[in-house]
Amino acid sequence: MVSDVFDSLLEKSSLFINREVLRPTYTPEVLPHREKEIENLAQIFLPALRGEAPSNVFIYGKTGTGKTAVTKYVGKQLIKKGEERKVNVNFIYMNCEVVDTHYRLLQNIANHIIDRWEDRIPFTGLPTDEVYARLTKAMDEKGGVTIVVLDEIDKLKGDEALYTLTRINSDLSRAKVSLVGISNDLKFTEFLDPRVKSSLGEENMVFYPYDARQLQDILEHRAKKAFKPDALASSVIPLCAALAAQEHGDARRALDLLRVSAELAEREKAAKVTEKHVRKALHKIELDHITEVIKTLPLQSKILLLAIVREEREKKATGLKPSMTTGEVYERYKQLSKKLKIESLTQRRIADLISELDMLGIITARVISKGRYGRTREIELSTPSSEIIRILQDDDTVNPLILYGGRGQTRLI
DNA sequence: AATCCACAGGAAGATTAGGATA
DNA sequence: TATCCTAATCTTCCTGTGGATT
Repeated sequence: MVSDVFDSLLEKSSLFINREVLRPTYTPEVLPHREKEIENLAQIFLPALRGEAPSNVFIYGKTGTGKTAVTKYVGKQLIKKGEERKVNVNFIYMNCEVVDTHYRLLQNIANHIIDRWEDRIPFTGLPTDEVYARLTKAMDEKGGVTIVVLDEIDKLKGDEALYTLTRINSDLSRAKVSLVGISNDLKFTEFLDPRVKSSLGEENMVFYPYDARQLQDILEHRAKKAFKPDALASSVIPLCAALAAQEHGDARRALDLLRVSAELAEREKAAKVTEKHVRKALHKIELDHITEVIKTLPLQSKILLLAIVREEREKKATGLKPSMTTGEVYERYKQLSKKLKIESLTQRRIADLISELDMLGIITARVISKGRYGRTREIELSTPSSEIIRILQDDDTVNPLILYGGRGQTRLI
């Protein structure tokens, strides 16, 4: 019986009551240690309920300090109140890491406003000012106050987009737009067009990182909803809080850590989540992140990565330091792409891809000077090569570079 | 002190892909 | 269909440079 498999799994008493509470997408109804910020922001949004445009706001703070949660929370309440009082209030949340160009920003806002599917704006093809024209038209048809939240606003390319948005009110007759900029880069506004800067910074808010004590409160709060009583060993929450506090007081990290710890414990059929599970979870989260990144790498970067792996293995075999230069990697890369019969990129381009891999944390590449023998980057893997191979084995295009020798022989690189 | 390697990394333009419009 | 957009990717050409060697 197939269903038996699930029956036994379902029967087994779970540690969780509701694990959704621990996910980053969940907006809690109580945000401990952020009461002041909530009130502050609500105060700023208040005019929207009278049909007036609130001031633009700029919010700073590191990741996981509750910027997004607070904004979304207040936004939710605002919409609720707006419905109660029959005031036309719109609240649009957008993450600029995903929507990072002038065009796409306008396109996305417009598509939030536009209801009819056939009027939606395509992701490419139109001139940007045409998108802008359609957006203003749609907004005026709808009317009311629209609050646009631009999360991770520093990821936006070029400040033209922001300039357009800060000016949009002068092109609208019936509708009004207010902006909320969220950034974790404190220096972000320094490089901004002064006009945008003054317009966007009508109000400023700063979110400071949580300390270990506050993180503990947050975790305890959520744990009450997420877990059955006594599911956690008493040291688990303090440990999660302490580990996350080390990493700049990031609440999201703390919650992830707690959730994954519990999931591991559950899989082990442990009666309680213990410190051991937390340690394991810490490792797993890191690995999962890297796995995901490597899997979704573009083809050329995968080949490049394998070139680095291969070079490293060779160096190790000869008893040398496992670090290499751009030139060496490039030669290896050309060799591999030739084997795959794939056009190889120029060294300039590869240099950029190396920087990307560095930023993703898969390798470390720092500029060094070898004096007479030139200036280059010293490249090293920061992920075990065995992991990289394991991940890329599943990639049909590049796995001929890993498995060769044929006849099911699995010789690795 | 001067030289010069092996690149770093900026600028600008070309190419490709996807889509709109007449 | 031809012609026009834009974004993303990649190439070409370029100037700049830290420090071991001369």
